[in-house]
Amino acid sequence: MTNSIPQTERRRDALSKERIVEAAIEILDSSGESGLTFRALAARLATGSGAIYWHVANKDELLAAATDHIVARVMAEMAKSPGPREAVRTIALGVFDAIDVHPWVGAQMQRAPWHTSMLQIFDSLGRQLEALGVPQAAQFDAATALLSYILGVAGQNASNARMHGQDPDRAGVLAKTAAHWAQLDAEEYPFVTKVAHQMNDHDDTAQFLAGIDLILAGIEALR
Amino acid sequence: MTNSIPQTERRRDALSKERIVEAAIEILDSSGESGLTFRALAARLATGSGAIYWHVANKDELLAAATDHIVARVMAEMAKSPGPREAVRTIALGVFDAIDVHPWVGAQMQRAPWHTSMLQIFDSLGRQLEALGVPQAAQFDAATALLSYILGVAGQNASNARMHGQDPDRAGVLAKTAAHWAQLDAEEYPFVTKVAHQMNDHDDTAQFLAGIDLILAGIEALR
DNA sequence: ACATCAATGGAACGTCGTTCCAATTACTAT
DNA sequence: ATAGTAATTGGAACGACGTTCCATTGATGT
Repeated sequence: MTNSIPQTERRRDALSKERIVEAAIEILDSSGESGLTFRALAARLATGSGAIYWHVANKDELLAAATDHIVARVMAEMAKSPGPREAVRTIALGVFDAIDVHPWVGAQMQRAPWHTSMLQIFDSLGRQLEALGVPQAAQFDAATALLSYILGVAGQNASNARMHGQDPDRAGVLAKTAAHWAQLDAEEYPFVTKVAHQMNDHDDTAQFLAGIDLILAGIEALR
Repeated sequence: MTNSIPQTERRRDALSKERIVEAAIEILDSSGESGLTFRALAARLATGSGAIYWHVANKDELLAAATDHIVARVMAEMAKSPGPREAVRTIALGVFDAIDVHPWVGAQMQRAPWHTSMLQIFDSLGRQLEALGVPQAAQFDAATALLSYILGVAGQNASNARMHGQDPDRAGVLAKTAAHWAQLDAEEYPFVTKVAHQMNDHDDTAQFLAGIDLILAGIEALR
């Protein structure tokens, strides 16, 4: 009943949770969330779905493991930053970039916000707040605000990817959205129509960091 | 082929998109997102799934319509607030409360972030930024940051509801989470273990508003 | 009265996550 | 070595889902 790895390998290409997770990530990256099915996974691994279930409890655990895999890599590559403010930006940017490459991670983060990989990010963010001079009582709220914002952007990226597949024409989609906004009734949507043009020449990453900076500015005002 | 409402009703309890959406909301509120199936909906409306599809294109449209229904009510009930700062808090709180009552709305907001109902919220937020004295160039980023934060919290509430059903013991869940955090390795999670106790006696709404205030403070620093 | 067509309800299809189980392969004790 | 036990495999089968299909109903306009 134990799930330990045997001393000698059963076959050269023996199944293992690691191999399954890697195959799952490949499918998720190439075919999106809807492409990951146990049938597709079994086909890629040249096995049956029953064999996969011996190593993985269910699809939720598989998605969680895949997310852990990506997040762990991101957090490991995180170089030490000079100051706490830069560190927060680096962490946030690392997560953002990872979600940019693997949009399904954003959806999964939303689905299990307090899972291990999220706790690591949460803790990393929180550690910097002390260094930033944030009062003890406010650190929890500040860290939660940062994480919620990151999760919000993550979810939006995921849903963008879900709708538009793998980016045939990112600028085109933006232009179409901007055009749609501009056509709206200016009485009903005065703000949206006004900022529609900004949707065209906007940089996702810069906009994300602008939000982080906004929250950081608010946090620093607490000091 | 047209979907217009006939002059005379076919039956007293004739189907209509409105009646279908209302039934869907009842199911979503009582049984959660996973409870809403076309079979359950057909049973509640005493009809077949084919009849429903004559009024509604697919499940996505049904969920979008249900979300619109809730959001429209929230935005309509929004009383005029004295100042722009209070107005932003009121809008955010209105959305938060709605998601608290209908957690599935949070998940749907994430799924279709640029749908009509989201645009309404986005526009309402943006309108207040002008009054707050935010520079034109920064209004787009500021409004997006607020919306992303709200969507982030919305998604988390939705996933909490998905995991813990309809609140048998909210305080108990919080206490269990706090206990779990406290037990983590303090070397690996210094921040989480430190703030674990704050998870116990924390108020969701207050924490949400604290995040809004943080972003508002950052926005006001732009002035 | 009849023809037309919006509207209905339920059977049927294909796909999914998951479970089940007979068959196979590796390990252990003798 | 060899038998016996346990780990591991692969694929069939199950139930539920979203969706499509279609024969039937009933109101409307002529």
